Amino acid sequence: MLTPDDVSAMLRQASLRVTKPRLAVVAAVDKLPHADTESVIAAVRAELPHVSHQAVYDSLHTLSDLGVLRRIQPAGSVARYETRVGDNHHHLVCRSCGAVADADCAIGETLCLTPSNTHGFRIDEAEVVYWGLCPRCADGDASPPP
Amino acid sequence: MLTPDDVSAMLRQASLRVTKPRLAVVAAVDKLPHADTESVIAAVRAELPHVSHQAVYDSLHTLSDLGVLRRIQPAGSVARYETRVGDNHHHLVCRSCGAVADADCAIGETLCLTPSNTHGFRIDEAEVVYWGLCPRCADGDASPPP
DNA sequence: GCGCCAAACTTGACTCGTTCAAGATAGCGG
DNA sequence: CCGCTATCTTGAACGAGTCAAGTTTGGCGC
Repeated sequence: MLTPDDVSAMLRQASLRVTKPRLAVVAAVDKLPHADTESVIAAVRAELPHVSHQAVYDSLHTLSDLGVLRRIQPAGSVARYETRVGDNHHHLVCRSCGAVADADCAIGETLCLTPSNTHGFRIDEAEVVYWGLCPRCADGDASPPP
Repeated sequence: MLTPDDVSAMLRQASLRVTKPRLAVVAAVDKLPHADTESVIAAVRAELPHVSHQAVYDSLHTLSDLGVLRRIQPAGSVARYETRVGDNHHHLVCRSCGAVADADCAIGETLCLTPSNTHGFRIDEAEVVYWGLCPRCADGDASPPP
């Protein structure tokens, strides 16, 4: 759970300005985990009707770089954002409707970060995506995304 | 290693036609692992100068669906393709230049497929992306992609 | 071999998430 | 409270990928 004060402190510490659009973006993502940019824009405009899409895009980038938000983008999906950061959790993605759910790491953080052959890469993160069908799509097998 | 005969047999078995563009696309991806669509188009046109981009897009889709090719798409990257399929290997991706390398699974296929909480999802694949810096970008730290 | 016909291809326009650019606005240090 | 500049608004542009209409061609039956 992120309070506006937490976010303000992090922004200030990085010499970034504390603006209404930025706080509203964090609040929106916190309320709608895994939301895409369009949903974030809509949620932000519920509070601040005149915010431009560009301000939201910019805020999402800035906050992701800062580490306040995490950006995920499964193949074939638009960018999605969440406030759960730094806890090594992964994602379940539905092949049919694109729904995303959280999954805690089955193994250990260290093991996850150790492939058998690194080819000289300096690895800093292991991202896992579990592909499958969400409960709804697995049941009534024909639910194409609207 | 995939021969044109192997591919032809797979296509025929699926009641799909064996066409020059399709064979050329497989050959191109086999020669250029992790190539993006643009590179595949260029490689195919070295053999068949008049192939349209649409034919390549369509062939890549068809062959991926068939299981001849595998499509990967790390966040922030365009689609890339490879002929190594069905061997549960994963990928190292460079944050700086976007280079992709293969990494064999550190653990076991089964373990990889078992998150601690599935939220009711019916999982069929676990995809792992190791993010970091490739040897070149880790050395001379300033190599922005051109 | 010959001809049929649907799958596959060519051509060219189009979508839409995201980025770029120029000028207006508003945090925040002094 | 003032001024500087990061940030925001506005609006155009970009590009990977898709859609659609019409033409070509692989593979089957004869």
